[in-house]
Amino acid sequence: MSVESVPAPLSRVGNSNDQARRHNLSTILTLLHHGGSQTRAGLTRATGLNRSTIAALVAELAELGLVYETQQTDPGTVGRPSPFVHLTDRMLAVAVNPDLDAVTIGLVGLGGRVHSRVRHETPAAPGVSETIDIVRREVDALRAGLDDDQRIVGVGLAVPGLVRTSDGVVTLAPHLLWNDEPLAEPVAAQVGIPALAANDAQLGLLAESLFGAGRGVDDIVYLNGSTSGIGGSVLVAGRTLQGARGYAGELGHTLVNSNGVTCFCGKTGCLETEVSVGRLLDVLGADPVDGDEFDRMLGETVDDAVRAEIDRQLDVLGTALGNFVAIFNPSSIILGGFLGSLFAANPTRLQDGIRRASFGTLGEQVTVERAQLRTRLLMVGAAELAFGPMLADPAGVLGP
Amino acid sequence: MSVESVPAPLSRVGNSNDQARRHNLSTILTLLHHGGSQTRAGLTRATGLNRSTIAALVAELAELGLVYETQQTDPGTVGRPSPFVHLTDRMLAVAVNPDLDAVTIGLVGLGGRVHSRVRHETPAAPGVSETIDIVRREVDALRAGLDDDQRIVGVGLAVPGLVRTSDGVVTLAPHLLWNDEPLAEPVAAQVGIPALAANDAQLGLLAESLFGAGRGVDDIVYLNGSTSGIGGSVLVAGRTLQGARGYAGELGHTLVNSNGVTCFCGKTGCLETEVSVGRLLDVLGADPVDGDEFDRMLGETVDDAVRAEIDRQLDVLGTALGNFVAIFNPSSIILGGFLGSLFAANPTRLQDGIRRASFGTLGEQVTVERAQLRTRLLMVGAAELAFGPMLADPAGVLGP
DNA sequence: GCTGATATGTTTTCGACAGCAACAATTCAC
DNA sequence: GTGAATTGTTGCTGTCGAAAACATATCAGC
Repeated sequence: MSVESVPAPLSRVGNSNDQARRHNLSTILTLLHHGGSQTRAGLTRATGLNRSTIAALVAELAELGLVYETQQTDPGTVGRPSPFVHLTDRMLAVAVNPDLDAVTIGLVGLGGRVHSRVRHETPAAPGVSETIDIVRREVDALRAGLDDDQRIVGVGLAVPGLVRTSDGVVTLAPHLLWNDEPLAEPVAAQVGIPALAANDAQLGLLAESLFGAGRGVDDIVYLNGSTSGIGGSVLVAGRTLQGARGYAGELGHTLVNSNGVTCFCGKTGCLETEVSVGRLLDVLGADPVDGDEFDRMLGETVDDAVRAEIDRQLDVLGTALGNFVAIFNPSSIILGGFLGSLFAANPTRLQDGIRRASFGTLGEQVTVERAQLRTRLLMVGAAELAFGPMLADPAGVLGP
Repeated sequence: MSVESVPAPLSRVGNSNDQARRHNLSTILTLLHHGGSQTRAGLTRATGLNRSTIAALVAELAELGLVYETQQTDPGTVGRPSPFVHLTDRMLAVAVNPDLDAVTIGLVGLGGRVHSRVRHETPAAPGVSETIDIVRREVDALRAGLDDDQRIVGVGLAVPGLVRTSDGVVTLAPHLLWNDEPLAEPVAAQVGIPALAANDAQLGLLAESLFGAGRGVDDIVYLNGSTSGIGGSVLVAGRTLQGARGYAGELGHTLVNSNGVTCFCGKTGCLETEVSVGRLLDVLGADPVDGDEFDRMLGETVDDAVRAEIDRQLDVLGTALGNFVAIFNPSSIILGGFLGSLFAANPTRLQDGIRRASFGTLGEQVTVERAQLRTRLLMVGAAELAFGPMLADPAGVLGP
């Protein structure tokens, strides 16, 4: 678990009495969402609340249509068997990810279950209004396919760029050519459901930390490599690093080489210019391919020039990660996209590089892992965003 | 205020009923400690709690000896005058800062008031047992001078090095030559009062964020320059960045120049090798001096070589801070120690450097400031550590 | 100076909720 | 089949904050 922290400078505002109820409802729903089905007795132990309290809370969640109970089939222990509490499939979130050449839209349930996923290809990078249109049409189609008791509670948008989460405005998405475009608000207006937007790397980390390689870890540095660059995000004491305006985590634009080339951002020697798919494809002499194929190409290569480039990129990546280790002291580093492939091609080289580039022995205390969720990643992350308000206050959002 | 955040992955454990009371007591005490005396009506507005609730909570704090009320002397507004609530001087903390050539010990009250401060010079860097001895003797002396109703509630230790805050063990303090030395526990045993230890830069940031240049700001990058190097700490969403084991914030050991010299930490081109007092003193041709004198020397110099070195260091510092801006998106950067002098010598040069080295327009949204607390800095910071448990649960610590 | 408006302290009542205790139900081990 | 262990169920209790009604103190306008 995490270290006892230095006291926070500002305390939260006073707690009213019934906020305790909301908090406890939220805690139980979140526990089920992130940890899967459990017995009521298990919830009692996990929360420290009284049996009777748990019973009342679970009953309220059941009334809200969020959970149902089943009899334990194979008890195996002494004592009265405790009923299992499961999440229903009635509350759903729509996940949206506009990208260079397509808008991907998914229907996701609690517990990270991706029910469906559709990829709308676009001839060029989709514009904002085009994206909104696609979402509206797709949500209409999804609604038509729902059971009577099912309900879409929110839309989450994972955007490759700087997003002001507070009002869902995309400040800058260079690859989509979006600039100060309101997104969440018009989507909400069009589909009649609350919508929230956030940076794709932040949501990717969130998904991995809940359902992937980062389960149960509170301090994570996450880097995701795509054809359009390197996005990053950091989990600090269990919370996503946001910064003053929600723009924190531009780890791809930190210095790794004073003698490097100029980045499109105007600086020199940025991580994402030194470590890139493009450079790897160049030495491979290949065209862009999908992730699994790229994995295979890197892993099976015997070409010395390719191996040299892989090692060079791993060394640079190690330098950058060493800096991040000195800054964040994470327990875990998670690498997604082509950075995962790069790592898999020669894990010890990267680990050694990180150790060399870290301050003192910090580099030895960190584990490096590859991201696990792959295609589900952004669907689960965006859904988490959409589910956020309901998880934080189930009765408030679903009740009256 | 801060941006609405992406939902946290792990929820806290269930809330019991009387935790609300503790939380509210803590909130009010913390509000007074960090914000100064206020009227009861002001507390009502600040917390959103009911008048009657505030009355009861303030009465309890008064009974614990933490606060007292006075009649408003000059009301100036309509309505029944609300009594002022002040902190008493009865609860005190001992602040300790072992450094290269001295152990500084202070007696600090709530609200950041430094009652006394003693500097015990040592012939060489003090050892752990020497430090503990000095603290024991000094606490005995301080106790003898207290009024009957006064009480020392804790000892806070600000250590220049890596500290595991959870158990107060100093993992590594290179300049003191300490290595895996238990500190907080033996101090507590010797003086019979709870003791806590933390990194000096973390506590410096804490102090500045509460009582200095960072008041009311939730996202701060703090760098402090001393003769022994550059220490850093970061305030993330109002909380000190700790990392998995409490070692986060080694900002002095991040890469700023691939062609730089080798640092004692083994890496090349670290910020603290490129930006240092030593290099400034070299071009100044001067011996080490105190802060105010150094300020004057840098500000008044007309020597081109000195100005060139100042500008070089400011440019390097700008590069580093640009990276930190991309990573943390802070609203404020605070510079202490000789970095404050350096900044004051040519503020626009550093601001321009940061803007150039930041991603997009992020560099324009950040303010750069000099630290304010000077000699009080670590006394207030260490006291905050000592007061932490009492601020978090006044009745629990002082009551039974 | 009076009067009304305004703001706030004080006291009492009330409602919500978590804890607790006693009892019932269900399983396992022998 | 009996006892131990575990957990659900039910009704009661204590605590705490909110709300309402009343009391108090100041200011503004006349």
